[in-house]
Amino acid sequence: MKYNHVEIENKWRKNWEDNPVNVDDGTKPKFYCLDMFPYPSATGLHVGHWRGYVLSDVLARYKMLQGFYVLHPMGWDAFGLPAENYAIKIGRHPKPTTDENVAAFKKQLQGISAVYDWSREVNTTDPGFYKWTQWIFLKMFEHGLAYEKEMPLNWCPSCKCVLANEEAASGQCERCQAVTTKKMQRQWMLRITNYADRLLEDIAKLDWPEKVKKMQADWIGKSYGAQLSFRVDGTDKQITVYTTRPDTLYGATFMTIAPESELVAQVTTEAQRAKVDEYVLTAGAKSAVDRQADRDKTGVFTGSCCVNPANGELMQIWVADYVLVDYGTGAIMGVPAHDQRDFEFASKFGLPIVNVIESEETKGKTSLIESYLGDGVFVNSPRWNGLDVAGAKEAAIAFAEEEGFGMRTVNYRLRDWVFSRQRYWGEPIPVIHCEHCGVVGVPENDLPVPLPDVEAYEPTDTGESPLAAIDEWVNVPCPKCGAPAKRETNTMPQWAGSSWYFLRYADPHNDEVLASKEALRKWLPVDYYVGGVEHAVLHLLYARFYTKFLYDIGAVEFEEPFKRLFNQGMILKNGAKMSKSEGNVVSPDGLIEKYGCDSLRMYELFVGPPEVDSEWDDSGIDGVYRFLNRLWKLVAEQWDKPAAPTAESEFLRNKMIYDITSRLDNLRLNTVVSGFMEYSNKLGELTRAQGGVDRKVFEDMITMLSPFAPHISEELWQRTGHAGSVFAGAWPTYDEAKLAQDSVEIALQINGKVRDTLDISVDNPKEDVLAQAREKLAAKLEGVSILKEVYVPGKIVNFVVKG
RNA sequence: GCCCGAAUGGCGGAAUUGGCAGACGCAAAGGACUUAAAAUCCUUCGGGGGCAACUCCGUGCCGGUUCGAGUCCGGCUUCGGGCACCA
Repeated sequence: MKYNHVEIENKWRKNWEDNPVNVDDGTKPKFYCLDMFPYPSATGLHVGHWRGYVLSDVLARYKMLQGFYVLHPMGWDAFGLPAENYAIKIGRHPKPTTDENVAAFKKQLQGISAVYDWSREVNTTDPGFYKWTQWIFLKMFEHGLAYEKEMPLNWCPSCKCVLANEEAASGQCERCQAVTTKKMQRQWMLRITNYADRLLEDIAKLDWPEKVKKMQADWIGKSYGAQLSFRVDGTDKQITVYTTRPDTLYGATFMTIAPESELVAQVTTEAQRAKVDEYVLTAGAKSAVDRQADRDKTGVFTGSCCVNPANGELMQIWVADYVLVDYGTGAIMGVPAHDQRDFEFASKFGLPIVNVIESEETKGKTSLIESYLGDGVFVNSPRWNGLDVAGAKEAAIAFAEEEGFGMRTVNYRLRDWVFSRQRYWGEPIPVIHCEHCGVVGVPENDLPVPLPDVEAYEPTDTGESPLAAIDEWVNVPCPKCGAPAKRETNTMPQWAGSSWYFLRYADPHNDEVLASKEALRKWLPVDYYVGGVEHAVLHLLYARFYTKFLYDIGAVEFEEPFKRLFNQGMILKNGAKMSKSEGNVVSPDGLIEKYGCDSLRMYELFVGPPEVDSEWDDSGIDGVYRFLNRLWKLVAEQWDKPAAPTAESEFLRNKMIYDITSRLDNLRLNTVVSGFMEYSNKLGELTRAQGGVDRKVFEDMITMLSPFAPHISEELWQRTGHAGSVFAGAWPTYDEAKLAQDSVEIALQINGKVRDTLDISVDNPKEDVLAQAREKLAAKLEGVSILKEVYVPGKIVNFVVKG
């Protein structure tokens, strides 16, 4: 009767295959428990991947025992740059390498013994799937949300590819770390900014980690301010700026425009042209990294001035690269006294600095050494002198609106989404370019536009997609007029498939719609979404955007896809994230062989709080393996010595159920595992003390253990004479009345320091307890006077003494 | 620079609303069993002092509130994460 994990786990894997335990009988409520689907890399799964998958499976099985039918699917995010780069590296086509990686991942993933419904498996590279990825794009195109734009883009010279702002966030390619440059190119864009307000407002509805909600809000970056227009002196041209500080208008002493702005050419005088052109050229050549790292202000005077509408003063117009062309209007008013960047710029180029806010801090100072950003009383501002910042803001906006040179406005940091890639391994963008009709969407009936099978899939130096070279694919008749036309050769980014895949699981084989209304109504939205925090912004924001768009066109009936989100922490090895290049990858395969899936599942949770990064230590798994062995032995030895329930066994059982359940509900899964160890130790003690124990205690423990260690639980369930699966049962419940013990041990303190303990009956009156405590501490209380006696029922007695 | 989060033994961590700090494990040491090893079982395991009963110190640092602080408040330090010339 030894615990043989290999035999037991094989037996139950087979058994579950033949007799599924997660069955929809049509009466159960649904629970949609989703993992972020993986990109199937060639490296394979490591124990870090397992963490989230184990967590979601424990949750799924717990919900099953609570009477839910659980949708717990899995699929593959298989398009995209990493898959293509890997294929190029080993000199093979991405299609077969991706298929192989998927097969290997799937085999490995099955080692977890999760209750995945493989009949719903999806793969973003499957034409039956990307047909709908293309369909969504087509709908966005029809609704004006997808558009083409010639624009300077982040170009990675190493990947030979345009990157989204998000992929080149710090001026470096997210994938290869190469420094990116700017390149003008025609791109497809998605108007995610149209949804900025809704994406921001609905964050409040989400049961997500506060951190993630804040990151999304910051990314959208809504700010409140005003647009103000300044007339260019001697012309009737206007320069409009966006500012959050219209109140400082009297302190605006110069204007600055971004080098890339169209305004530059319009305001530059003949005399300054050569200088300005040179500056614009230099600034344009600077990479994002340089522009960030090199914070020394640079700029050049355009030769023109404009007029401050508040006081009629002339303001020089400068070009400077600290102004961003794609935020606000690409032009700012320079208020050196109350903006640190403007202060640095004005100081360097000798522009006037006019203080308009006086505070205790700045009062009496004749010259500033830095800008003042705080509140205070306005000065030098005839129309709103004496007001504070909030009041001055209102006054300034009212003034601007009255005089017609400005208005209240809001602004966002969120930019439209660069949606095209000049690469092979992605969904072809389903539009056709016709000389006569312009850009024409591929008719729905012709979807999917298949990704052609080609020999040469490497990216090109020209920045054109490899698809452009395939004449027989590119040249098609225009769907509208029939004239010769050309297909769009750009593909979609990897985000495209992952922005909606969770919908497809509801109805994965539907050929008519992306998922039927009935299926969506039944399953969506996702009740629990589990994945890494690295997707806190991009994937989750894109998926929310897609969902809102699909809601608007009536394809889905909910506006938020993921009700609840959980970010598991990373598993670290030697303090670093596991990666092939670091050489610190720990594979689950050998551990399953040696200790079994059950042990590994439990250790993944035991290693630390699930939301926190944890260092992996192979030797720790011995602890849970030993625990399972001890439990196995305990059941084997004690099951046949049943006893009637006693007060002790009932307390143990109810307390166990209460503890485990509340810890599980709060996702404190590391303490659930330690709880199992603790209670099985206690159960062992009680059994030996009583010479046997109520079988119900064992039964409840095995049932609660089953989501964590499903194989051994099934085996024990069967061996203790139960027909059918442990998962056919119900999660045990506790009796509140039995959680209270008759007697408790309380601590006795003197001046807050523990001096002794005392066993008391819980209903002992206060005076009685204090008397017992005084007696027990008699020796230590001798010769001192008791100033105060504190008794917290069931917890402590504290004597405050003097002397 | 701004915004979050964290800090507890040799290690991972526990302490659910302020109430016996170190649960549960790992590692280590000693012992039992064994020809031996592995496995298993038992014991010890924050630091100082003491033969001992016991006692003092101890949750990053300084201070405060409280009968009582890992937990609350104020001020720091260090580490991790996010954003970063966003006007």
